[in-house]
Amino acid sequence: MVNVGSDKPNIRQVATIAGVSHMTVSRVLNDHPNIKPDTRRRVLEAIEELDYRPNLVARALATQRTRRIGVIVESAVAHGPTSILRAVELSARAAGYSVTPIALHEGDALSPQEAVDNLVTQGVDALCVIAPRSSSVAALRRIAITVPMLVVKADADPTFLTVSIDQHAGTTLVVDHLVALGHRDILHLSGPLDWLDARARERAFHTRAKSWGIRERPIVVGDWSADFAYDFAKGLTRLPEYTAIFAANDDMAIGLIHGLHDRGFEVPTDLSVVGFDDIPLARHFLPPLTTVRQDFGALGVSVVEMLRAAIEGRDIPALTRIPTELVARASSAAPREVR
Amino acid sequence: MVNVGSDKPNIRQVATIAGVSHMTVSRVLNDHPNIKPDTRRRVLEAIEELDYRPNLVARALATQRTRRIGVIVESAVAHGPTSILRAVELSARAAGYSVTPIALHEGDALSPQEAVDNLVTQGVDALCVIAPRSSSVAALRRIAITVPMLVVKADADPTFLTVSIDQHAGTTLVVDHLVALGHRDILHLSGPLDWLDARARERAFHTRAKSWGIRERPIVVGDWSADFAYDFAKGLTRLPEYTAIFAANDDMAIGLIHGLHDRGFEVPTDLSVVGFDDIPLARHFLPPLTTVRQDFGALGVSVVEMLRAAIEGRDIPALTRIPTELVARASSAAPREVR
DNA sequence: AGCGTCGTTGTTCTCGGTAACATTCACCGA
DNA sequence: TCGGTGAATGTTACCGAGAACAACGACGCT
Repeated sequence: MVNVGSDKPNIRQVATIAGVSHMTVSRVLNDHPNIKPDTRRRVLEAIEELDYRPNLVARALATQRTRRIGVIVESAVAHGPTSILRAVELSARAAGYSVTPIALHEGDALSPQEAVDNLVTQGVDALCVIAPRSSSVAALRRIAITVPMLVVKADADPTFLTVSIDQHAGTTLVVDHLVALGHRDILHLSGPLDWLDARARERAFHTRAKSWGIRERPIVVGDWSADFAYDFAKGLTRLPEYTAIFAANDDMAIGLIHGLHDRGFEVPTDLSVVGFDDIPLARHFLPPLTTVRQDFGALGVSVVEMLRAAIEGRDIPALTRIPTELVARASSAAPREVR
Repeated sequence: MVNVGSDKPNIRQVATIAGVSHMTVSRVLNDHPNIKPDTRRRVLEAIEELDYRPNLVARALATQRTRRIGVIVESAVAHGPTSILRAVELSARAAGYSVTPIALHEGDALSPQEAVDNLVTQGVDALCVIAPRSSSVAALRRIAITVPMLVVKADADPTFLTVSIDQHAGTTLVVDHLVALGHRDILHLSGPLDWLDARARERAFHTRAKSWGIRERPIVVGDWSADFAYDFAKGLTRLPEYTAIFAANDDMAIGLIHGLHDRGFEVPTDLSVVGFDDIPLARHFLPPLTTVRQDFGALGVSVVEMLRAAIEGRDIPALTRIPTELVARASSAAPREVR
């Protein structure tokens, strides 16, 4: 803790003070076996004395490992991607990795190819792509790449490592919930179908609706934004035939409720609305929003686990599916005719 | 675009192909003057042929510059910090930097000291701390540090570089707006006063309220969360004497509206509510939320500009104040007695 | 013609670690 | 007693770039 004035100490200065060669210091740092306890102690003392920290850049150059994970986030505005990024950062740090995020489609129009290039040139050990569109995935698939790449998305994929939120189960929960309440005609307001998550929710919705023998009704394709949903609801001229709307995310659900309200329809009296995400504010909307909660923390852990395994050449754990949970609140209720 | 099979090419392989020394290649890469056009062309062709990318880790070791900015985010859940991080990443990338975020107080309790250590050991060229508490700032102030450090917070500070959102102006807009509507008795629901932004908004509120000669009323200290605000509002037994509430962020404003609603009071009929942040959903609440918008994009640009100046030893631009804008919506209206 | 200058390019060293191989020495068994 | 073995440590090369300095040649000027 001395080291006044001079620049950052390096491994050889530590070696000199400890009276050993710099390799011995390196071995102590890396927990190599076959170091005499006394030698180790002297090295540790020297490290302490100089307040020495290994230079990770130099280490990265020598080992060809940066211990960094590049994360490509599509649309960093949404709640989901943001939460996932945070979760990945957290568990990466716990594993001694750091994270370099790049946001796509934000002001500048960065292509997936460019983002990958950028990160690979920086030497990240692995890549993680969050919540992408199928077009991005197609682009990624065409990129020959030397580092492990993991995609967080709905379906497994032979090309990449995959961790997925169980969209199917979550959506099924929603349909079952609405059916249990008595709904037999449900509208799905999906996200842009180019988004894999939107597509997965839409498919699961159809599948489950069909298995309940519910009326087949064309879905409405939104853009994830509350604004779109608001405009849609505002455009309704009379109370529709369907009695519930399943929006593919909370933002749209909220826009819907707002639009319906402005049109003179009340939720859930006239219409039930269900979202997806359970954003922190969902329970404070008027009415509080029924939605689906996803365990982003678990997702972050899985992502880092798989990537570490891939980086270190260990066996890669099987595809992880992150579970979901329905949170029933006041925005969904029995339809009028059933009451 | 050939380079089949073999490993990543390095600068010397490029040099060999171009028939020059590796230094000439380095000079071309770094736009040095005094390279014959013909030589440059040959080098560029060789680069193209091998699809060569400079190894940034090696460059970082040689130049002692990583071109990375470490960002410490306190509470990555909130809208503000998240948006700021995104904005900083965006403009950093435009400047050829990348960003390494670390989230504080998220599951693990990481101290500011540890976060700084982590990032400095990684060799970041500069540090940016977003939206911190005064205790964190105090801790940071005690850390002797070799890289430039910038803090995004309300007030200028001689110790650090500073970029600040003009909390004072934003708050003043709110008070003026409410006063213009006819309110004379306003409650402030602040954030935790340990947070600099909360403190700044609280101070500005008092100052402005006093200058209008408004009744001095103790503030209520919240914790930024909608839950807290909900509980507070729910706890009201009768309509209070104040006619408006200024919440220090949108989340709390929304929790308030929810709680008031559950208590049987309507916004803005019984009480006006104003928030701060203009989260994307603010306009879709019922009622749509009057709030203050901040230009996070401009903030990101300023942060990166100042840090680059500091890193490159240029003159540091003066403290930047990011402007704010009041967005008046339906949650604020004239008080009952004025109508 | 001789010399200084500048444009252009090359050689060598360095950044701060780790890997690979070499060395030393104690101990053990034949 | 000698060679083998393995623990403990040292020496040297290397990762892939940039910095500093050297070298070379063309050119202009006296």
